[in-house]
Amino acid sequence: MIDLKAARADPDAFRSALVRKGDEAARLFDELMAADAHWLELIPQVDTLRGRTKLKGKPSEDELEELRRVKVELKQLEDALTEAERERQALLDRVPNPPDVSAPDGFTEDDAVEIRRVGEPSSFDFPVSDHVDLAQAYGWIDLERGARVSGSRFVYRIGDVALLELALYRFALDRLVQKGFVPVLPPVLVREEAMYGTGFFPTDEVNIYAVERDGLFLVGTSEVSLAALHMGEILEDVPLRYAGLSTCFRREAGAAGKDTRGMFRVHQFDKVEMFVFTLAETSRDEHERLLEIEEELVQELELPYRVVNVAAGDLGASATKKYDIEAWFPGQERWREITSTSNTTDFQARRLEIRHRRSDGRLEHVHTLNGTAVTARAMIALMENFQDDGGSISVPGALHEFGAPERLGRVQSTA
RNA sequence: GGAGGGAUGACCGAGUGGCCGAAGGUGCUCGCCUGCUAAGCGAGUAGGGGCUGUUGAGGCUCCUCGAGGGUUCAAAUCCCUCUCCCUCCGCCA
Repeated sequence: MIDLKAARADPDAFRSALVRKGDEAARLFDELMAADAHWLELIPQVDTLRGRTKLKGKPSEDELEELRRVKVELKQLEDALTEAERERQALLDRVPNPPDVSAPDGFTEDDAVEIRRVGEPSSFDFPVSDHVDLAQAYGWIDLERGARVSGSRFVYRIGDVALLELALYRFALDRLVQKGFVPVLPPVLVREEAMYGTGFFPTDEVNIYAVERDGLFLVGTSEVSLAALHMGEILEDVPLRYAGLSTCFRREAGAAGKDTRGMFRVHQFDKVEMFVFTLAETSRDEHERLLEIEEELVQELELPYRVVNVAAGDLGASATKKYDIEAWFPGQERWREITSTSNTTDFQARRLEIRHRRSDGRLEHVHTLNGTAVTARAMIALMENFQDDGGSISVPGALHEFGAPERLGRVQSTA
């Protein structure tokens, strides 16, 4: 949630920033300011009245009578205050984090600004296949059985592709640990507080699977369980850098009919995620650093890619700024997102009550950032970019030591 | 699933109706001392809201001892509900 005091001090700045996330955001902010004004009107009244109920020692008969009168009045005001607080909180829960000035204007994927391109789209002197076709001959990706067992957008990865995918995760984890990240295998079922705290509730609730019977929710990313790892805590040592590996679950509620082919967009996938707790003054640098790491990984995987700065209106509720890396997918003949890194500043930390003590003793909310290291999408990109005309796939050297076969499929005999 | 115990400040831990926002310890901050990344001595140290004020300050006040409700003039302390944690048994990867 946003810093209410800061918003009061400069509502115009907040509003004009929030407008870039959409009219709805600005409208919610206006309502929030009105609800807050109402609350501010009530609180001193309640305070004063409460003060009059404080007595030391045993009260006299006269004082008792006076107390009873005050309490009747107080009850009404307190009820009004509770209601005002409820209204304000409901709005506070929905107002998104204002975008950073460096996030470009716009509201859609197409409004993202390309920052740079590394490598050229792969060219082939034979008709290219997408990952579905490539997997077909060897049964590497079983979509039909996935659908039969779990429904559409669920897949089995089988054989060499399973090994390749695991190698990818192990590779990313290894590189991150080298860079000082602490490896974590987090829970994937979390409580409501974790979903709320990371900003997925209430805004993005439709995309979350719920296990109603137990009041638990399946994480759409380990960002949730990693952020919540320190919920309610006062951190001694920042920055803290974690590398989480987990399965992710997404309902893809708004994505009907979109990316339905293959395993590009599925309900369940695996991801190595970076998550950082840091200080306000270093979060921008930390964000650039996360992007740098993501690029290093993609470069080691030898994938052609571009980096885009996502438009303000296309950011989630908690992000102020987001970089996506889009790899070239020959099967789709376009750049598609394979990683994403966001700076959520103090938005999540405020909801999760994660703070840090300054040397002068002052407590301050930390900043949190997240970034994808690798997901199964990177594997699809590998399959499509490194195919040969016989339908086999060469695997980048970086993955060999992590158990990936050097080549998927049989090499065509040149008879 | 069954039985029992517990939830207090950054951490540990006292506290069974007003003298408690809370002993003591640890940690942390500052100072002193000490021939030195130790020990000792002294002082300070909960969070949040509102008003006022300052701009290397503070003052007044309200809320908070897991959460919510209740009893009472008065609750960390009594009652109810919920949540969570722990121990033992059962079950189980």
